[in-house]
Amino acid sequence: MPTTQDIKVAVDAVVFGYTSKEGLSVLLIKRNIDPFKNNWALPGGLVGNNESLEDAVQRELKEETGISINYLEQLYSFGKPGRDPRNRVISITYYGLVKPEAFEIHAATDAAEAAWFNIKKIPPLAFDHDSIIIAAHKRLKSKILYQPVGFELLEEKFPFSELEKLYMAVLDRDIDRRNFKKKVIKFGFLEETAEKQVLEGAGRPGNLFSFNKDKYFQLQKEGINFEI
Amino acid sequence: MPTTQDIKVAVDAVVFGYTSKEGLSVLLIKRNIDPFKNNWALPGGLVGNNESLEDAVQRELKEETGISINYLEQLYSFGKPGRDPRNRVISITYYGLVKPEAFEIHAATDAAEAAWFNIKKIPPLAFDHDSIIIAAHKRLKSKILYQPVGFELLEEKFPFSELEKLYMAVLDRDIDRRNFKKKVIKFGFLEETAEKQVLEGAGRPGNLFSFNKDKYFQLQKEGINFEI
DNA sequence: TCAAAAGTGTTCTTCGTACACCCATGA
DNA sequence: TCATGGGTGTACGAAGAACACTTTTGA
Repeated sequence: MPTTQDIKVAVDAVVFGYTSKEGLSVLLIKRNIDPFKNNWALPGGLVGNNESLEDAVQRELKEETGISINYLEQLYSFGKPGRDPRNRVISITYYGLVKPEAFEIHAATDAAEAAWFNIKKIPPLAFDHDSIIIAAHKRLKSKILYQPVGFELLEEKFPFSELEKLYMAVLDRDIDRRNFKKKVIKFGFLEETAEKQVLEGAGRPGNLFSFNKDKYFQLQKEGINFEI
Repeated sequence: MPTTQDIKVAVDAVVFGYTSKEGLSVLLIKRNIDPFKNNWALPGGLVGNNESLEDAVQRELKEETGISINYLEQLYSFGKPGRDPRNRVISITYYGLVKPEAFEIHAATDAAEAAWFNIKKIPPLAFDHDSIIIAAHKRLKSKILYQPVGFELLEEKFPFSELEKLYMAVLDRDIDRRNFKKKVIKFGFLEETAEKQVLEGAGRPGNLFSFNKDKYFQLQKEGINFEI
């Protein structure tokens, strides 16, 4: 190269959460510094000189939103010149999944505010962050069909209908209840507990399920075919 | 961050080529500078300040090996501290596919030498480049099952058996000739030409096929299910 | 007793898989 | 005429898709 390289490296994270009430949601922060001050954006920031990319994501998430996540996967690296109006910044993006407990968030030091937004109601975002969310959603949609990642989004014990609704929310289409259950049960990573759902409202309470982690991680490695 | 960021950004490319004689092969260069001087490595190098990542890949490939490619896709970004023994370097890796014509390569200015290596006979490589090749091969294996990328690796017109052999080489397993053909034909992106294969050796010459680019690109977008 | 949600089984169709014989060509 | 590789069809089984009635609970 003729001149010295002057490029910054950042990480950004698309964190998905799910509850049947809120639907599939994404964690955003409101920026309190320029550029795009007061715009909503993905949590993220520059990578430290001796920090791995994953560590940088976890650190930024902690600083900006107070949460930590147990499922994190690299998505894509965005590097077009001009995507940051001031410097050349390459963003290595990740997507993460959190359980409903983590819906409790606290705006922390680096961000004026942090909040969850339903995937269908994302506000205008800073930089090219809207296209990053689209890419992450697309990845999640395809991933959920061949790996049982959906369970990273549910509580330890859940009624079967929660899993159905999650799949319908992620895939954004209807699924036949009976065929879905048959298919999922056949994989064998679900265990039926003796407990029953505690209702809010009418209807027959469903049995609660949890998952067999050994089988689950094995299938996560092997890949499943989950063409619902 | 407390200190100024000091991280370099590089791109590296895993370029796959295929002929039935050579099998599935990867393009490598022999480094003529330290670190890892005289080791084989993936073509690649630092990204220019005003250059897109894809442009940087194409430029490095041109400089180091003399080839240009028409299929290029981002693979993964490797950023662990210490993967380059001297500086912190983050490598954004790509994989590319070239047609057999491009097997003609010329070692160019930046590299002492460039050569194709069969995927099963890769020499010891500089940096973490062997794991990058493994990741690229894995990606190609899965990609070829749901998108018709295989055709980027064949000539314009080819006998059907070339496609079979390509799939067998990429997936590293046997495929039933008859079932494979039935399935591929059903997708409708293949056109049978009036021409016949010119033989080297005995055997009945096969009809040559080409592909219908409209159908092909449509399926490439939609994705296919190609579980052979 | 009604409304809401959960539990379950059968039939039909589609797709995948296994498999073997004949044909065209060069040596 | 033999060896090599190309061309094709059928039968079986597995898996997916469509689909409706009964049960449990709260109001």
